[in-house]
Amino acid sequence: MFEARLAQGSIFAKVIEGLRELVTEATWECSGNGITLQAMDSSHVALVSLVLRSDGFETYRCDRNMSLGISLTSMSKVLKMMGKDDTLTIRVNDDSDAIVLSMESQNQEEFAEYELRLMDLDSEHLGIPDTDYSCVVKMPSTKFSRICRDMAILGDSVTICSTKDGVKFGAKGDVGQGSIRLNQSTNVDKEEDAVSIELREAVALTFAVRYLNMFCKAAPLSNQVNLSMSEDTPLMCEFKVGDMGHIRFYLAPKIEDAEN
Amino acid sequence: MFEARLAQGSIFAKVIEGLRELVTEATWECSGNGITLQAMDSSHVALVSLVLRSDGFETYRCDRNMSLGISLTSMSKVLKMMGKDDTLTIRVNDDSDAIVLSMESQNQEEFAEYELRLMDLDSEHLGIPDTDYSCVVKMPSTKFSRICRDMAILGDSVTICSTKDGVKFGAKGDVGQGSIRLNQSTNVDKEEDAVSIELREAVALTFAVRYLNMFCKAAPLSNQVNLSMSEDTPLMCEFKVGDMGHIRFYLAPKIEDAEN
DNA sequence: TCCGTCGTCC
DNA sequence: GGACGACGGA
Repeated sequence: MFEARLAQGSIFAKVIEGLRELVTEATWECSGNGITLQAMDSSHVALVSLVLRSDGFETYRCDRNMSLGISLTSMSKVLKMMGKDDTLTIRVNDDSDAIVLSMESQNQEEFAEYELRLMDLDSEHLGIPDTDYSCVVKMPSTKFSRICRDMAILGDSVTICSTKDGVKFGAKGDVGQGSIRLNQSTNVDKEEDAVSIELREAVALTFAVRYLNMFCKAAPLSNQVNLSMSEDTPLMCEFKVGDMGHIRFYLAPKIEDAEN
Repeated sequence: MFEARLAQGSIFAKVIEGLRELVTEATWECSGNGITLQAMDSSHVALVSLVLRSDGFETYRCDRNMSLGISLTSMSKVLKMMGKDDTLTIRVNDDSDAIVLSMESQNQEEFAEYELRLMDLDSEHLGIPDTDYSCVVKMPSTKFSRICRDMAILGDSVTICSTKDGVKFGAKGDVGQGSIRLNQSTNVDKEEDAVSIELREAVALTFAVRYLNMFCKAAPLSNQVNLSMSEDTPLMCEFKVGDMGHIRFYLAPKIEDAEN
């Protein structure tokens, strides 16, 4: 039997919202340590890795390891029915082919329970090498979302150039070209507004902005996003999930064209 | 001549919004007692009955009984032009084939008048038996709306089970199955948030959720909805219209399939 | 509150 | 297959 209870069910809903555009169905790996998920998007371009540690749940019980094939599309629909401050319990009974999501309103007067059929998915476990990145940019996730949205208006690709003083996002296309530069924050009024750069080596990498915009669906999970980069290595775009884990998105850089 | 004046014209607009999806045109019966309307939806599945008593109007005059065939679609369009706090006057002159809607702004500085052609409709007067229901559930109309919308995501039908302690709405379909249970309120902080159940006999009835969602278009009329049910009897779903009348929707339960 | 997408009806 | 209306998201 598997049962995990989260007082703030909305966190889980945000996780699903953060994943579902990139990955419509995926296999969840449940063990005593927590829940993990790894998947590539349907065109096998981007990769996502989710970790939710068991100690982040209010209660957590996992008698044996389980692989659960789940439609994130359906799960998202069910989670939309959750009240704003509901407590969420996720349960899989032994020998059941369904996952049960229970939601309790804070005043205990409302109780909803939804059952989703589990799916048989070919689960590709993906080895993600631990990389020592040349550069890690930390910035407000809302700012990153806005920049990616804006760059998408200009073109399909965004080039991220990072030096020790700042980071520049640039795009060009039919409408024109443009770039936005953020300097590393000096006075950190609010931690969450800070832009900080850890840099061993300057980088300049180009990415398909469409995928970055999908990654940004996870932005409501965290005030800050971490962008870790090295030349010729996939970008890692990380959002923390409270203090219980993270979502990490990976995207290989485009090979630079002659004209860039 | 017929003339009825309503200081709060928005109430009348809400009545029309509450009806127009189910019934696009209908015959209004005007008499000295007030206005009534009865109609079935186009597929003859659901029935609606409207009562607006004459004493609920600011002024009311009806020299002789009249049957007015009206396009609710057109009337809705006209009422959308009404200002938020306008006073509405409905008038039918003798020997006229039109109904005139006059709207005055509160400051008397704006005055609009629209004329709608009356229609010749075969008016079926429907006998609605007075039923002594086994169970009456009273709940916030917003909550009922949300539940019906959610249940529609899961499937075409919703099963309502009511016992003396609470009421449960359930649905099943492709995405999965689910249910939501409301307990009878114990401490009534706000009257309008209360869930209360008068029960002589427990009921479990299944309805086409599509129609319930149409009924919910009338929810803005009232904070509370009354669901009156008996086995093998049409549901009555009632919204009060201020203290001047009500809209009552009727819907026959589905015959239970073997699998339920 | 307005715009875009999806579903239903003609 | 096209048009209209409803619903959900930005």
